[in-house]
Amino acid sequence: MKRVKKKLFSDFIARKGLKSTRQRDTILEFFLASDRHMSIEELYLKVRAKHPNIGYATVYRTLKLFAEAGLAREIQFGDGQTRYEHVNEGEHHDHLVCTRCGTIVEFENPVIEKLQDEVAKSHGFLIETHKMELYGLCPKCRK
Amino acid sequence: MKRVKKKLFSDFIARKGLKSTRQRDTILEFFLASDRHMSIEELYLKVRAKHPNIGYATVYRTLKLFAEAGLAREIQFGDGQTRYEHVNEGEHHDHLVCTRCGTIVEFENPVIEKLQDEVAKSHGFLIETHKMELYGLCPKCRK
DNA sequence: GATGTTTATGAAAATCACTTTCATTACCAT
DNA sequence: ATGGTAATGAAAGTGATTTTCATAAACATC
Ligand SMILES: [Mn+2]
Ligand SMILES: [Mn+2]
Ligand SMILES: [Zn+2]
Ligand SMILES: [Zn+2]
Repeated sequence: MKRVKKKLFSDFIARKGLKSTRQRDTILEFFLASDRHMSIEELYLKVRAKHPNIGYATVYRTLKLFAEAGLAREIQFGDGQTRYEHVNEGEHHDHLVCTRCGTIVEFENPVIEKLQDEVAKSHGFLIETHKMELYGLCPKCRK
Repeated sequence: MKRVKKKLFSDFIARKGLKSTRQRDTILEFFLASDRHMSIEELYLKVRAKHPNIGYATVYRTLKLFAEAGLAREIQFGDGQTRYEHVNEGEHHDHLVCTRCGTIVEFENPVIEKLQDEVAKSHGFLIETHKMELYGLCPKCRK
């Protein structure tokens, strides 16, 4: 899986005429090894712990590249920080977010997706993307 | 309807031991008269046109109060501005957002809502709120 | 109606999370 | 090895809030 992502990125780099750099490789390594839904700051801190010379701006720019290359996606849970999650070929999911501890659970529901398309169609919209997040207490925090 | 909202707010003011002020009344008036989904800046500009002495900070703080009082809700469509929409007793809706012209259409879909509850339950979550937005081109922008 | 206490207001400063700038490095095709 | 680009990091800039603080306005109580 990591191999696939790395290939995806190096192909992207080549296709765009960009350069392969130590920093980009390092950041990709950390991104792939990380939990999902990392904020720029969080990833930057993890990277910096091992590579104090890599700057915030580079992490920021590299995450944008990952998104452009199709291996990451920007998400916004309303806490004021942009997060990046992993994208897997042909996969789509939405989120359950715990309002107490921040736990994020992913889910897929084809029936809902289909209904969303119908809603859009009934209003004459041509849907490009959508966002669905359910906020509440996770099993642990309910107790 | 406006009467109900004003009552709701004055009750809130009283209950919280806050003060009734000219500014709050004015801002509420403009909020109730406005289209839905206004950003702070937009409402501030409308208010300022007639009341040049009311400051941005007051509009900002007053909108927060409206939300706390239950007559407005903060929404975030990813354009970098916080917006406030009207809340009507016992009503819930989600949004279709045109990515080209910004048009916002509201819709309700009980079937989706029910499925969302089921998803949450199957993951042991106790849902408090949710967010569902469908982004794409509105009928006009499709042409 | 005047007064005292408390909350609200407005202008300006401070935050926050990016986003861009720019001098300096690092890539990489000769 | 070298020259031409692209990338990097530190710092400055942005834009949308969010907070601070001196002053003003409410609203109970004289
Ligand atoms: Mn989905
Ligand atoms: Mn709405
Ligand atoms: Zn939790
Ligand atoms: Zn449109």
